[in-house]
Amino acid sequence: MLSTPPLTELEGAALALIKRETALTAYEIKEGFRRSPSSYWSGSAGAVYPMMKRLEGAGLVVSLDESNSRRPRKVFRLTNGGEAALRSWLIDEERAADAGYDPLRTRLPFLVHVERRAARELLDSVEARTREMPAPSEDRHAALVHESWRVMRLAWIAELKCQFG
Amino acid sequence: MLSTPPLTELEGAALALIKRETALTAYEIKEGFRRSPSSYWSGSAGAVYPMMKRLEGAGLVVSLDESNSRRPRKVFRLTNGGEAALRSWLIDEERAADAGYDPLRTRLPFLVHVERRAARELLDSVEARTREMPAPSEDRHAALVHESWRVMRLAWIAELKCQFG
DNA sequence: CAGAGCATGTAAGAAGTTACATGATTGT
DNA sequence: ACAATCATGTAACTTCTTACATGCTCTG
Repeated sequence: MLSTPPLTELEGAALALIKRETALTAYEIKEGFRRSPSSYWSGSAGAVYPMMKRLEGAGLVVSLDESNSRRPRKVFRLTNGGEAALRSWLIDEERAADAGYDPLRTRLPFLVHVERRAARELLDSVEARTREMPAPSEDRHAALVHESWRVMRLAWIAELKCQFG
Repeated sequence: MLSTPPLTELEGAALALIKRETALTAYEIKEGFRRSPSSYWSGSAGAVYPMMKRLEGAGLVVSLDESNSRRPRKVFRLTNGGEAALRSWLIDEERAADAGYDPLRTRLPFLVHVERRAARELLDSVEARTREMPAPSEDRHAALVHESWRVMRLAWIAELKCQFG
């Protein structure tokens, strides 16, 4: 059997959004990404529309035309193959354990190269911005995850401030 | 004055590596990325060599030929402009406060769609892999940051396991 | 009736990935 | 002698970004 390449993070996340809502338009998926507090999920049309075309071509989603009168509306649903691909993506241990990409963590080892005051100001600003970061509103699970993440993040920043203070 | 576009994360990190070691070859920079515990820093030649060419074209680094006998060796150093660009990148508050990209955090809100047992197994695996993750060896600061990050990460995972248990 | 949001997409260009090509040096 | 590592890059391809183009619908 032909093994399809594993889903990218963007593809997996798109399928997950569809799974949660049963059916979504490309626009709604795009907005879902755009609302995320991470700039990694930029939610650009030029990424999402071609991706949905790819996923449909791979047979992981099907589109249904729900246009009413003059307003276009094309919704995507998961196929059985899409459900299976989503599951594999969700429980992929190697991917889930990856340290990912963290702009603060990236900068920290190099902050010794700026004055102590500038480093402290950066940490203060990051702390304030993290506190102000809006939680996702559409989903209870997402909101809970975001809150527990924020709490851990703030504790880490507090510890870093001691080390750099 | 002409405002150059802000550095990408890869460019900023490359300049930071050079700053730490004073002078590095493209190969050494590439290996620095490849050794990182995050797959985000893939360290592919096809990304690093053209990037160094770009940075040299922008006047942020200069290259010096240190080839001995038959072995080629081209080292890069920061220019004054490179030092300034690095500093701006390091203390960029908006970038540093970004939530970045975290494969575990991305998946968590959707784990309700798999059986409880599979979700628990995923968290166990992520915990074990995080524990085994090797700390960066080349730099004391990087090792310290990595250790404090790991501690926070493991505490978060423990909390998540309670929520999902 | 104007502006924001919904909804579809495409085009040009930038940047990254994998894979290849070449050759010297070092360790076993 | 052989493999791993040092060291330089390039070529084809994929994917994402920014910006554009189009038009409907709702709210003030």
